[in-house]
Amino acid sequence: MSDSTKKRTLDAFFRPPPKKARVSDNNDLKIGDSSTIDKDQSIETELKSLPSTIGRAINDQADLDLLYFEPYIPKYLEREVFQFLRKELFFYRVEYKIKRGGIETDIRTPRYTTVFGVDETSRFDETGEVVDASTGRKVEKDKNYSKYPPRPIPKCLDDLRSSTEAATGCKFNFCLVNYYASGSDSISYHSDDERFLGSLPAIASFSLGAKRDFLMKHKPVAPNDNAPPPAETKPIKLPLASGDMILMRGRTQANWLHSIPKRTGKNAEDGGRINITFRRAMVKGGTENYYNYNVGSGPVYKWDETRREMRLWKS
DNA sequence: TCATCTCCAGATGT
DNA sequence: GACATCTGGAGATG
Repeated sequence: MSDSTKKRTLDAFFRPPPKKARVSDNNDLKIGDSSTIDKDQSIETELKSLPSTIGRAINDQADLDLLYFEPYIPKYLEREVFQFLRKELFFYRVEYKIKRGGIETDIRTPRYTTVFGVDETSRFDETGEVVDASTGRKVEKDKNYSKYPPRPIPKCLDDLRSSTEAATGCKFNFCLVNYYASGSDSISYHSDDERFLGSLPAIASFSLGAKRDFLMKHKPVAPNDNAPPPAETKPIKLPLASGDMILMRGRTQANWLHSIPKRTGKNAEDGGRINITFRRAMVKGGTENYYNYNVGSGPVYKWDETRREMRLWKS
């Protein structure tokens, strides 16, 4: 492979390529046995025409409001986007120590993470500098931005963000990316109900790569003598496939928990899954929080195509 | 400064 | 193997 597209940057991914770089001489862009159409031209066109299906509402339980696109990114594009993102993004694996019964244990957060974006009080100017959203003046030395300078959302992810805004009517300024390398990577039950997202936050969650189960259950409800007992709710299991998108909105985050549980046995080595979430942080504290917990100060990892695993990145 | 709450990975139980 | 529940240190909160 010696063509120019091999050197394409993350930002250039969905940009129209030079006219002469065609799929027929570009191994990177060949996808299985798909048709002979010019992928380079169609990628941008297709991205603008996403989603490829209409969303199905799942709102038949208390406090639950989901919109499920199966898929959002079409079959012929999904693999290519997965491989491209895994290859190009730098990932982090947040590490910390805890003491258990007096014994210090190293915890490696069981997934690779990264994050882009800045909260609603700021934006990026043309050069990528953080400026005040209303005055346009450069934001300097804010404690919330000093530890981890906010980074603009890369072009291809930002195009997906725009598409998602158009499809959902929601606004997003943050993009979190997780990579679950195998069935032993996971995330425990939690809600994305951080205060800095405001009340009733909408979060769009994309799946690429391996199919993984997405579990949801209602938060426990404290008994209340003055109120009638809450309606029964039943847990949900969605086997999220590559290209799928699930929008969680309304009272969902305030009342439901979700997780990606570990998987063993024949499902353990699944080839890896990328999760992209778009959110909207309202205040500067949200920016600091997201960079702190998704970038951190630990080592940097990058996908090694030869070894087919994440490797420590040495600059 | 202290008490309480929340978070979440890992251990344990079914 | 799947998954619910328990545990407990750390950081946030008031």
